[in-house]
Amino acid sequence: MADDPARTLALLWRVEQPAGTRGPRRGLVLDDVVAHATALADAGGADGLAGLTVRALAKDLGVAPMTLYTYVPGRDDLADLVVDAAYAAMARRDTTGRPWRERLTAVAEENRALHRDHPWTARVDPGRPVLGPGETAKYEHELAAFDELAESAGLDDVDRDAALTFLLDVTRAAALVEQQSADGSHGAAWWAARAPVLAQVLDPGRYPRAVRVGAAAGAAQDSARDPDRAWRFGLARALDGLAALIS
Amino acid sequence: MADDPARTLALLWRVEQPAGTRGPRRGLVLDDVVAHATALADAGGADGLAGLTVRALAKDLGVAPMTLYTYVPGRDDLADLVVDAAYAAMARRDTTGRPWRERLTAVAEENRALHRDHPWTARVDPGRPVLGPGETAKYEHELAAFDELAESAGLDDVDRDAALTFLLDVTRAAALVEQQSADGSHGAAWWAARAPVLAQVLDPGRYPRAVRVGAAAGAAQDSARDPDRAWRFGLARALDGLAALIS
DNA sequence: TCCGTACGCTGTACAACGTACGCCGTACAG
DNA sequence: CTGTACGGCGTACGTTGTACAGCGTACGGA
Repeated sequence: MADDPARTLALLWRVEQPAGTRGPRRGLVLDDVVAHATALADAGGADGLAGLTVRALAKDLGVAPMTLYTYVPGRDDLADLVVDAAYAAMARRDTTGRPWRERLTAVAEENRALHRDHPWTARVDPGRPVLGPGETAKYEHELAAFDELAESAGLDDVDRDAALTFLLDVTRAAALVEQQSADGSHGAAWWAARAPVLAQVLDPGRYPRAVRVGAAAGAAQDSARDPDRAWRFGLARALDGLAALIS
Repeated sequence: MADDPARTLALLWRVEQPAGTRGPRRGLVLDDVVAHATALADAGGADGLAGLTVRALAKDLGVAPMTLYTYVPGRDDLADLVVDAAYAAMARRDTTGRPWRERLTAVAEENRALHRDHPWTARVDPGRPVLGPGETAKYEHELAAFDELAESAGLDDVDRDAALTFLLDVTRAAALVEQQSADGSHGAAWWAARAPVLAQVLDPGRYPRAVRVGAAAGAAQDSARDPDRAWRFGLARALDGLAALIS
């Protein structure tokens, strides 16, 4: 692996190399590689990106593992490409002129859909920007949704970025909760396996709130009665928190 | 590995086994193993938990790698023990009787300190509860901080849990931002390596807000001029958002 | 006192993983 | 026609977690 940031960025932005014409024609196209990688990550569920394997992807493409290294410097760059492609493929509602709450809600819901379609997007390191065209387009679109709020509240650019980050953080966290309700990984069976020891060890006298609230929260999450209650709660809290910026 | 949840929980809560007295005495104590593992994770920086290796820990303890498996069923359980120990070791301010904003601020700051002392705690999967004594004590303590707010706002138990989750999510996200300002991983050198390609590819006409805001946010984060600006922003937004629950 | 046995410890080994290296064959440039 | 640049990939190495079986210890029962 080269570990060369410039190379990775060029790949993300599809900046073509001089590309000498010698040798055999390429058997694949980068976009196909990324598309298959995305499909593989989606099939892998929540830890899809982590489970995305060079060998598995190669087999999927009918090619030897090492062949992929003529398209991509290494596995990490592949992950970046997959993430950026997911960002690029997001549907983006044009809410120009609408009230800021509606605009921010649209942004949150677009990201919620992203996390639902590609569960692994909720687990990408938020501190490690990809800086690809997809992420940039997403960033531009989402910053635009803050135009009215930024003006009303007198937000400077740093605060505008912080406000967007805040909204996306809350959205991602809610999406994570939603996921484990959906995939049933914390369903009745999960709790049943732990109940005996917990019953022996969780003293309601010592942890009164934890036992009571934990049971209520677990039950609410398990029963899909109101699956997006946590979602609505987080979104409403975030919007109200931002609304307080308007003096 | 047994992958037995009951076994893991028993380990977390230190529920002793019958413990036959035959054979050689044990050369280690579980708490020592966990302590050394914590030190190793701390030394590993942000990806400390991921970088925590059975072999490295064994060498650290002066023991063969496989020996650790007589103390712990597998690496994942080790990670759970380390996380729960970090939770258990947190300082917890008693803010009983104080106004709810002060109580919630204390909770947020305690978690901020946790993420600062052990950067890897900001990267544990929030959807995968450990259910150990440390996490339980932390949960109880933090739920208690919501007593006044829950009463004033008429929160039921499910909402109280959601509100705590909300506050911790925001705290964790802010801690992540703070980390990469601190460790300089996104410092001038990081940007310098990417600047040439970005200059070639980031069209300010096409991405006006992204270029402008991104530059401002990047500069603000790079210069440690105001390192906890994002932190204060997120905390204030979260508290204001929760305050709106009080009709 | 002696031995069977339970149990702590560990050397070896295997299946994943990412990927460095070098060979092979292709197909264009001269 | 030939030299060479380049795509494809077989092999192999280092690193990960951990299954398994052997070794030696030290107690319980005779």
